Amino acid sequence: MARQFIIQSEAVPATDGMDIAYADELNTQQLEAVTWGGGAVLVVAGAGTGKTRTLVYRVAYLVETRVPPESIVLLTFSRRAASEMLNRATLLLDGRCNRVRGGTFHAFCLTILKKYAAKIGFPSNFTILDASDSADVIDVLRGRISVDTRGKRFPRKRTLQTMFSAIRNRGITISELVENSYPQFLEYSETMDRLFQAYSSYKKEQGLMDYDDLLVMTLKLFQQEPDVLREISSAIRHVLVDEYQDTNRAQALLVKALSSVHGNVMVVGDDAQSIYRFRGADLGNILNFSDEYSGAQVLKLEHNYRSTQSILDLANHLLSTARRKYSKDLFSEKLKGDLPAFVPAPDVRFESRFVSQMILQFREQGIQLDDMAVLFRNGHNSYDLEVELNRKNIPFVKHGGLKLSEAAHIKDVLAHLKVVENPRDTVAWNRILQLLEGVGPKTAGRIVDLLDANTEEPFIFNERPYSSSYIDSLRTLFTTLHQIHSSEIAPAEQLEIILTYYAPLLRREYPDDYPKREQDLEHLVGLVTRFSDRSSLLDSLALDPIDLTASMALPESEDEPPLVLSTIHSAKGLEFSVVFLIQALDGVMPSSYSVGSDDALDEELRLIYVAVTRAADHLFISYPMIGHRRYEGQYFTNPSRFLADIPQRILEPCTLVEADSDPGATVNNGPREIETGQPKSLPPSLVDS
DNA sequence: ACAAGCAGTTTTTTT
DNA sequence: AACTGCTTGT
Repeated sequence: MARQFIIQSEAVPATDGMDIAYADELNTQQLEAVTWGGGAVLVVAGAGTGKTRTLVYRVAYLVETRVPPESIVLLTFSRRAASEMLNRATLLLDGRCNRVRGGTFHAFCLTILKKYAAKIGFPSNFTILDASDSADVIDVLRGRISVDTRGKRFPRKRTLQTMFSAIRNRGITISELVENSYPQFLEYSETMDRLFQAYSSYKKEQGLMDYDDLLVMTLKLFQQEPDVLREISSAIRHVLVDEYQDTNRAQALLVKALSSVHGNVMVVGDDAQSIYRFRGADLGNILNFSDEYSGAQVLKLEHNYRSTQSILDLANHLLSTARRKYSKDLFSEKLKGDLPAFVPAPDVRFESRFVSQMILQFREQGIQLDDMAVLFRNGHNSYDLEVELNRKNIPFVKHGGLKLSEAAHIKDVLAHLKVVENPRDTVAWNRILQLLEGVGPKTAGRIVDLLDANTEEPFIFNERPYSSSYIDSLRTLFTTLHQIHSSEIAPAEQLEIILTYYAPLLRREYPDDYPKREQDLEHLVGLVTRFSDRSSLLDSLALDPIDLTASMALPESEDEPPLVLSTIHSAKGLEFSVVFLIQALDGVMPSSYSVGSDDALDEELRLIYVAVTRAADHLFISYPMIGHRRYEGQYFTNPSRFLADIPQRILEPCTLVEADSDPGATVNNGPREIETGQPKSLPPSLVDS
């Protein structure tokens, strides 16, 4: 008879003796989630119901119940959410949560892959391709595979990259994707399949991983090497996942794998806030959670602590118009508050003046700039406003939209660093070679092939059958790379060497706007000083692209925290006292790309829902009545179809009038005063243009 | 054969 | 602002 061992079940410790008074600081539902014993739990948390707070307290609670911090994994979707959550947890238990592991799925997978790359046939210094890098690779391979493009249009490289990413995130085949989403490319289905195969093998040969590989290769590692999975997952006692509604198939499988030993999974999410369908987010993950994890519990948080009831009324109304019904009815105990205002402006200039003027008024009332946000659908929707804010000396930061590290000149400079780091990085080689005068795609490819044979001393210039037209610049390039390679200096200094070399190339390539780009490069040097080694710098930049902020902090306002401008996507999870949602136009919100599909339209509606629920006290939704397109001139716009027919008792229509005695736009909405302060005279600069 | 320059089109959202 | 396709120049 085998002996039996009985493991004592750990009594759930009362929270009395703990450092944090959980019962006082949390409501009943939150407390239940925070002190949950174990197993699989789904917490369905509406907007503003203290989702982050609950997760943070959960981490603290686990640590206080003597769960080793390093055995807790906290996965989030975005980098911002990850750092905010870890910071808050750290504050709560002064340092004891420091060793909690976590971050974005991609970053977490990267640390695993760095360690075990060899097991799946990759070098440990593999290069991470960002979206445009992989588009470039695909483009090069398209040339090699001799695509017959004489017929109809072949998809652009960026579209191909998006498609290749979609099939891997969703676990479907090219032809399935083409049939469902890209019927116009049906005849190229087979060609694209070949191209996809070529892309996959090229990455493997060259030691390259794109964003999707980070997830998929980790899964592959787990499948191929059960020992590795066992080693990793037995070191994990709790897996916590934020924003679960935005996870894709691969991420759900990762969660499952990581929790396979202890089975303690807490996922938190809100099906009404799923806004990453385009990236493969699978609502099925959250909707079918209890099927996937049998016996899973579902907890709900519905008490909203953020917004006034007026704002929630609008949010609830929006959800009620969705095709898919959401089981959500948020309630608040805050005062009713002002009705959200719906403000048509004559044109985009008026819209910008209105928003910036209101911001100044709220600031006079004592609301801090960083407690106000302007939200929009697309990164470029705020260009006009940015000009206006600069003119009024209102400091701001912008999140979302173009990333600094995606700008061509930044990529050029970083490619030099990448080549030094990994001389086999043919993507980076191609990029820097094509900067040379007289070198195009073909010549660059040929030079790269010649280099391959000589990886011992990669930056010694050997005489080869190079054409005299570019041999001098090639030699200079090698000298520069060799100089960086052979000296042990900090990344910032390496960057300086590259910048000296790159300066004339930049001026030749961008004669029109090189000064602006030089500023960006200086900005980059400032950011790089934080890093002491090149490898972590490159990894970090690849996974955490720097926001291209237009703020450039004005000296006199440096001490004032800036106003927030953000795409709706980047604002997820944040809250502000005052929110302006601008450019609420049909064709923008919903995007004109979504009108063909009901599911896509629903997502656009959820996007507006997310924007609206960011606001705590005041909400203004505006749009210009006249727009302008290049060469077509001005045209009449339509407001967002989701907002046009909302009853006036929920969303109040307002009008802007130009004040007679005062050269500025003011709000005149009949019975209700939108703002308590009187419109003040505007700076003279408003009068012109 | 290939690079460079020009004109016209196309552009979501993020790791 | 970047990509694609076309024309011109080396």
